[in-house]
Amino acid sequence: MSSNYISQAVIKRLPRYMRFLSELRAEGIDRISSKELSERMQVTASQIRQDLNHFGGFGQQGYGYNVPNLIREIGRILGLDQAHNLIVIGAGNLGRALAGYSNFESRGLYIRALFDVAPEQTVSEVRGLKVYGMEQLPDYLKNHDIDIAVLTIPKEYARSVAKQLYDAGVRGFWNFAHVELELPGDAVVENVHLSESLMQLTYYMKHQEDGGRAFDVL
Amino acid sequence: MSSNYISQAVIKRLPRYMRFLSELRAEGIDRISSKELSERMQVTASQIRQDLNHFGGFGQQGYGYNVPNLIREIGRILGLDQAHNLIVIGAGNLGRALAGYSNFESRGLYIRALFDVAPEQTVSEVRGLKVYGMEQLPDYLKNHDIDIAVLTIPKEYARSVAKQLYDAGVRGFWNFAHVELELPGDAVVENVHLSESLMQLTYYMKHQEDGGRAFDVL
DNA sequence: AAGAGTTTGTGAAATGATTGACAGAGTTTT
DNA sequence: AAAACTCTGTCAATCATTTCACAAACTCTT
Repeated sequence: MSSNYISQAVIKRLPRYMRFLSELRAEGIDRISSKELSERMQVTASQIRQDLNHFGGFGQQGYGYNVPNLIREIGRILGLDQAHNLIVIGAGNLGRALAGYSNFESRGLYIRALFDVAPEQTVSEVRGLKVYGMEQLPDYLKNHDIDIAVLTIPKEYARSVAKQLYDAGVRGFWNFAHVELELPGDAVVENVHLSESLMQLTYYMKHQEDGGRAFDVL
Repeated sequence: MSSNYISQAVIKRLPRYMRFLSELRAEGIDRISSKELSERMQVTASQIRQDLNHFGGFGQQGYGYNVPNLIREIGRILGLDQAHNLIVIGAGNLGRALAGYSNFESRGLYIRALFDVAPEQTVSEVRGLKVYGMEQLPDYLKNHDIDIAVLTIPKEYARSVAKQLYDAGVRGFWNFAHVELELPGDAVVENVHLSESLMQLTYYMKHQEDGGRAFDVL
């Protein structure tokens, strides 16, 4: 892999660091050592240092890490320093739940609108956001610069809608449909298969004794 | 690790096998080789064989795997052969979305009721399921045998509610609150931190060129 | 300003996961 | 029923990730 390749294992952990660091900041703590953080996060201190070091040294010997600075740096790595415009396709309960997430905006993630095949059957506004009909999508995409589409639609429609969005310039897909999207290589797709996560839970419930414990899936 | 320990990497893949195999069955295909399946799933054939072999040989040389049989076996491994009773805590959009998932029942996962601090503010029934007030939870748990609680409540309440559920005998927790639950060792917790998954997406959008492509997070 | 105490950054070692390769078991064809 | 073919199960090799260990850099105390 190229010299600046960062493994997925590391990337998965960055948002979690972000969450714990934000909590620390909220508590007014602005300095932390890898050891203290490791105790809070239930990981090894070594892993934290190794992870952060992939991006350059953000810490200082004898001192530790500066919390606000580290939040800023990880945010930059995750691409949260630039704003993202999102639309939600599918204004069912899940789509509305995601549209209602209040903490996205503080990360530069702006949900701009929702679309649904039957907008009149849903509430016409969600937290001040308009719910448009699907037929208005092409026009909307022409007039707005949308980065990311959140797909909360049945799997039957997911592929064709994704294709349509891709052709209109959308490159990021947060996909909640139970199907693999098939898009050109410059599209970035993050699949969230909720029912698969529930099955992991049932596995560990059945095999509780043989080592199961809590973990993160996302 | 003990001789029958199965790594999390393998467990994570089982539900995905389940999904593809169910699709095959729906297509009327009842026999498949690891090679064919690997092409559909975009993984190596070797990995499929290795994975399945952890649980004993379900295939046959010169033939491949029998689809319905494999579905049954993986279902058994995942604990889907026994029924699970779930309740949803938090009847907001997310809770209602999960309660509305129609394909859970075919896997033996039965959502039995929802609970909310302000049940009168939500619809009183979701897909025929009652929405109770939180004060009715202790009584409900006494009279029903609930395995799994789905937590779709604000992080401030998640820990104390989880504790309450644990004390009433619930051992499985599907946690959508942005907080780590702290429960005794025999509880099984599966965390779903949606916003962390979205941040992975923004990372790969920013670093698209250096190797990014689609993947599953759950 | 020196000494005692921290804590990072980092190479090396250990552990874990994936892929490759092929013998042997079974299937299909003729 | 033999020969040609297919495909699994599995061992070994490769590749990836995590942990260990410690010198060097900095902080804090006196």
